[in-house]
Amino acid sequence: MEKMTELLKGVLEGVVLQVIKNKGETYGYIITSDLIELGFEDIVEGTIYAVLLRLEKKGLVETEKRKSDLGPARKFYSINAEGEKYLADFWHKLNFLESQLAKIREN
Amino acid sequence: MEKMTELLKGVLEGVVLQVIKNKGETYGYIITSDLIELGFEDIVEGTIYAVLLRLEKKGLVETEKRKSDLGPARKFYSINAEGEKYLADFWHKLNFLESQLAKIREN
DNA sequence: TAGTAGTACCTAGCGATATAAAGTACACAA
DNA sequence: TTGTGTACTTTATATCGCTAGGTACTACTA
Repeated sequence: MEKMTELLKGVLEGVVLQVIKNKGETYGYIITSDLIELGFEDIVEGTIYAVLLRLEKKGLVETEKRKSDLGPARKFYSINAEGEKYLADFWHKLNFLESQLAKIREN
Repeated sequence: MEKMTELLKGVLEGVVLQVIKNKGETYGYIITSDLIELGFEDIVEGTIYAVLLRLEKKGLVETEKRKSDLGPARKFYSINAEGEKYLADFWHKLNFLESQLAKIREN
């Protein structure tokens, strides 16, 4: 699927946060490869790291750096209470948007 | 629904084009009020006109100015063959995105 | 006849976001 | 010591929707 980029705007934060929640704890490199595998083929590393920094700045996740034995230290992310609130709101808005879109499409 | 603005990014072009298609022929002022009525409450006139100019510049619509007897001239828009292609592609991408989002949400 | 409301369109500047492109840093094998 | 894979970060750029105006035409009203 080429050039989803505009559609991804505004969705990516919620997506990444949900992935973090699903995994319990994970880090950028894994999230990136997971999303690519999931079908978001042209997502770029830099984009995910930017999203992660944003989530952190907004206080929606907790972070912890841990050494790895096969590369540089990993920065692990987990969702917090604020993040849960954000996620619930995100899916609520998305549901609403999807229903509006369906209405318009069906005339 | 407050602050859908980020979610709307990339969606609005398709939405407006679909509305034009549904109506056969329509103009900015009507599209704006239709969308507001449809639930996109905080959509702004200026945004819609910007989208319309973009659609025109991309060659996805035909336009025609006609005088009105209760205000300034109206600029009517109708979809063309390119626009139909764009729309089909838009819905296809959106369907894909929605299914991916559903997958992620359900773990 | 001046003022106001309703209709209708357009634009400049701003902030948020995703991408492109590059760099940094570490471990290990050839 | 060079390359490969892992892992994170940053800078610059384009797009998009919003803010906040402005212009212009018609009809009604004070």
